[in-house]
Amino acid sequence: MSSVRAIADELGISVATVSRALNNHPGVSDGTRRRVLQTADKSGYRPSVGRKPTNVVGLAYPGEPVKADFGAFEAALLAGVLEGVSDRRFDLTFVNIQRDKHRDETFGQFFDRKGLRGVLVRSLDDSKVAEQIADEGFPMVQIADRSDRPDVNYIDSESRKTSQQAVEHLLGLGHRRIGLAIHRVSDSDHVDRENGYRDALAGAGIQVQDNLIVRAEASPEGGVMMLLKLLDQPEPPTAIYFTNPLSTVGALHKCLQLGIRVPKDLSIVGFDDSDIRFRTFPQFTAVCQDAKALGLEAARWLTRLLNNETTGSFRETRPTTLAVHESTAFPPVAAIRLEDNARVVRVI
Amino acid sequence: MSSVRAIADELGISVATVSRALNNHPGVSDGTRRRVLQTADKSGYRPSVGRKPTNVVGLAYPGEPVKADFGAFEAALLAGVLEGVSDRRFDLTFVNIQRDKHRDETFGQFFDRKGLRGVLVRSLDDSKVAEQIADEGFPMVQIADRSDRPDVNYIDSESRKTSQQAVEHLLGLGHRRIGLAIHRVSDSDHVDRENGYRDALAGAGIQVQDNLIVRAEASPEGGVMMLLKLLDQPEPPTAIYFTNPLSTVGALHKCLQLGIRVPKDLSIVGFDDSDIRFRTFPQFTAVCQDAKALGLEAARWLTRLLNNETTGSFRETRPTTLAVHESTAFPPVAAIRLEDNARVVRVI
DNA sequence: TGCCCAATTGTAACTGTTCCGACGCTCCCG
DNA sequence: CGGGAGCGTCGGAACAGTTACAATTGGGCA
Repeated sequence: MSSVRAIADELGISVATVSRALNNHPGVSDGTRRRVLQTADKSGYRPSVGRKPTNVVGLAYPGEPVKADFGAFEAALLAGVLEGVSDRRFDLTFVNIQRDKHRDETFGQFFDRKGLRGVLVRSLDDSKVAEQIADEGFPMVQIADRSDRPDVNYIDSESRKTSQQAVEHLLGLGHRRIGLAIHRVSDSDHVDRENGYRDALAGAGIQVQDNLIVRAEASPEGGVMMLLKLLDQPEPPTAIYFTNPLSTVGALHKCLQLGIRVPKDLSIVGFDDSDIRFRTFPQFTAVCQDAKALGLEAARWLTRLLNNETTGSFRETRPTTLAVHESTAFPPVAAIRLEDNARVVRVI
Repeated sequence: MSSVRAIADELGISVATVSRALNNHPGVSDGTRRRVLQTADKSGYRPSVGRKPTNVVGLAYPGEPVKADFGAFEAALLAGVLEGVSDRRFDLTFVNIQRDKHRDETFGQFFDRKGLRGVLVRSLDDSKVAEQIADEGFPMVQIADRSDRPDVNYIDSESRKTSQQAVEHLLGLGHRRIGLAIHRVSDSDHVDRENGYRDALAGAGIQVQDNLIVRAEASPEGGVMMLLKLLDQPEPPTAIYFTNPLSTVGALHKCLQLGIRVPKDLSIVGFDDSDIRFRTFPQFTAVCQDAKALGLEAARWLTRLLNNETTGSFRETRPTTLAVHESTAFPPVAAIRLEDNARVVRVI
């Protein structure tokens, strides 16, 4: 449709200037650049180098320039994405929006400049990047988070129901005082998990006690802190639901150190993205999310869309599953309590 | 220098056919395609779309179409690579050689077609892909493996000396029967670790016993199998060196299950790529490799090379370190032995 | 032999980029 | 006050590569 020559004609300038403006090259005045970018946006300009269509999709982490902390969840997600794009013979490029995107550029222009036909967005914060990309009509799928906006394609996990099941599993074993150890950041996933916990208690007619809900960062250290805080109470819980894999591992580790026997003294339900639950002692009962499937399905749908094999919008919520292992059992006759975060005592 | 038109003139064909041949498009006879690719190779043809230089480097896993098993090591490596390419404002693209490379294409032609200026090669098998790429003079760095060939740039870890230290650490504690549990595949890393083990024993005047060296795959299950095999012997070892993180975790887990107290009954030295040694009980003494640094330095050097900030070759061998934690202690008075892979008995 | 069809190739138009020169503006100094 | 020097900005033209469509070729078959 539109080309650099069309834009040049419309603005009465040369193609060279248009090209320079479009590629963030120096030697173009701010006003000219802005005019070019606006006209390009308005006329729906899409660069087609020669006319070659590239089969590349981008993976964007809007929040941070570089995703330094590549944990098990990100790794599994990426493995899925790589497999998913590979099906339709697409390649994957990491893009760094913060580093490379020009202020006056639209997201579409930015991705086009990078030669990307679509983009997978992994939002880690509250930035509205996914929404903005969707607003522009650029092919996109948001991974592992949902959105109210109808134009945002996304895939994520639904952990509310399974969290409810997990707590019901504890209730069924006879537990009545059940702690919740949850991530401090309230993304939709963690809100789900807290709601599931509340659903289960409400269903059993048990009042939620605020002092049995503790929050810390999602790390082994956070898990230790939450464990200690819960067990330091006059009436400690006999079971705890940790909503994050790393905090579960930290807590289990601390129990071994302190001589707290899991599940004899304390039942623990954790959360798992991959196969960490098999790597601990004891192997822990967990709400399991299939991170790889999230990446896989998102990448598959996006590449199908780009191949015109599908149309419309994509909004998938994958179920999680409850895997019962060795860390949950009947409540102890005497609950475990910690004095001064160290000495283990038993209370009736 | 060379262009599609030059190639077309030389072969007496049209530029359209040259372009089609160069891009793996259908509708070109095999003979013509081969002639075009050969002429392109001979004349040193490099595509320059428009004339735009792209700042993209590739990450290639030659062995498998898709790297499905994205463990902690790969994840840390990738985190380093992403950070490294970001310094010089490069992007990273995953490329799939097996899937996309045409038989008659050279590696350079293939990477050029993908718009890559350099490539990081993560060899997982014995394929000579890295050597072939280097032979063609395409900018490359091999990650986490070495090479005898002077034209292959590489970065890897040296674990022989630290493995020797680790075994000497056990010898210093008084251990005399020390087992080696090692990966079945003999890449240079694992050869290093076995040699370090042998060096230490030789230094202490202890004869290496073949039955104390066992091999299995690098997985938790492999670790369990190797543990059981070593402890099933009439004269079992009092300490074991596991040369892989996953097998270490599997073995430690099995010890907890069987009631073997580490380090009281059995000392274990493991291997760590990341921070797994802090996530087990007990935290284990380990030979530690900085996977992230491997990716980081490789990416940094390659992007500096592409920016003409450096020349020559790159061959870096990073040291590993011995981190002493809780899994090693004096040998027990009575060594642990397993009967029928299950019952724990003690032998004098 | 003549015809049809598919495979292969060529022509020409098109897209986007960059080299090099031109233009105009400011500033400094004779 | 006037004339370069220098700088920022832009245009013309040449060039790179791709593809739609036309043209050619050659084989199979009536």
